[in-house]
Amino acid sequence: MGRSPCCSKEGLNRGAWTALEDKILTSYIKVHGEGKWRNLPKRAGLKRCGKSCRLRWLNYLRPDIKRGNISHDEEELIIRLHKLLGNRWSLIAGRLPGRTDNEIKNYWNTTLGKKAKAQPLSSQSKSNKLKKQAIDSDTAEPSDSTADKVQVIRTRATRCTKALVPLTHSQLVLPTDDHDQIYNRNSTSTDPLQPQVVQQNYLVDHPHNQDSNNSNLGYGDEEAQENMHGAFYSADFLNLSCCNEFEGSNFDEKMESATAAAGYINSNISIDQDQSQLQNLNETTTMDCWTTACLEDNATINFESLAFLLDPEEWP
DNA sequence: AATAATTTCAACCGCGTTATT
DNA sequence: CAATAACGCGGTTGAAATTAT
Repeated sequence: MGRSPCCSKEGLNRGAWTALEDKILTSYIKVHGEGKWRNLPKRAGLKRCGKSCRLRWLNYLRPDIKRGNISHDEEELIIRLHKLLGNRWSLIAGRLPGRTDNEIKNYWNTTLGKKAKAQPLSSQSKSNKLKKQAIDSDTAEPSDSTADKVQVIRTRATRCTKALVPLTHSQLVLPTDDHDQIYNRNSTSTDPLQPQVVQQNYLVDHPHNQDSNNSNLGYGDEEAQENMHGAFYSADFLNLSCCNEFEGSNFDEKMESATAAAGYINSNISIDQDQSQLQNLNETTTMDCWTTACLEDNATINFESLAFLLDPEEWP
């Protein structure tokens, strides 16, 4: 009853790939495209299992791949992302064009992990250190005083095959004191609580471009509100970004930074999970839905804890 | 120069999740 | 609904390269 092996191991090559194998694989994929890995070796005439072919292509043969010479900026970014995400190498790699999860993982294990441990806060600006101190005091765990205690946000790695259109700005109601209403002024859906599921290439207006006077934040601090707006919108936004539809979109720098920062929160969550959460919701707010869907177990989201990532200076 | 120890990184492996039948 | 296929992820391994003795 167990899971069947991905391919028969008998008579297959293992270990390092030869130049000829690389050539065969590359030309096959150039003609037929990626995917169908299980059948690929047979069709291409390779004595490798599909998994091995996939790995070779993704980590080595893809034309857009950068290899070696990881820049200082990239290092900084990896360290920050690792603080935020932990060992979610594919998510981290997703923000470093041309880098693979395997390369980043290796680089971390051999180089950056040690560096990060040795100089945990060395590169942070004073203001961000202050922000971070405030954050740490808010989210402090009763642990040792090392810099490793920054809360890691873990999402579920799932395949994204369709996108849930985020509510537009005027449809959003951030948490209110009584948690009693969700309005949806511009909705085309008959039921304001029903998510609108569309195909991947469906474009929606980004809330950034819309009027911003309708939110009802329960937060006094203006900066926190602003950061939260950015983070929240961007978190929605990145749901689509994870489907590769928004890469390279033309937003201003700050918004991109916010997008990048907040996107990590849920860039890889299952849209269907969201959908079911939304369908089941009763008196919870939209925000509750997103955060519930985004986080596992007992983790709680604190958008302000991402504020330091919203500073454009902090992102290359 | 020889050998041991350490580092690097490509590749493998097992497992979780979604898609398909 | 269950079983299976397919995909993708993160942890681990081990050969090759490099450095230390």
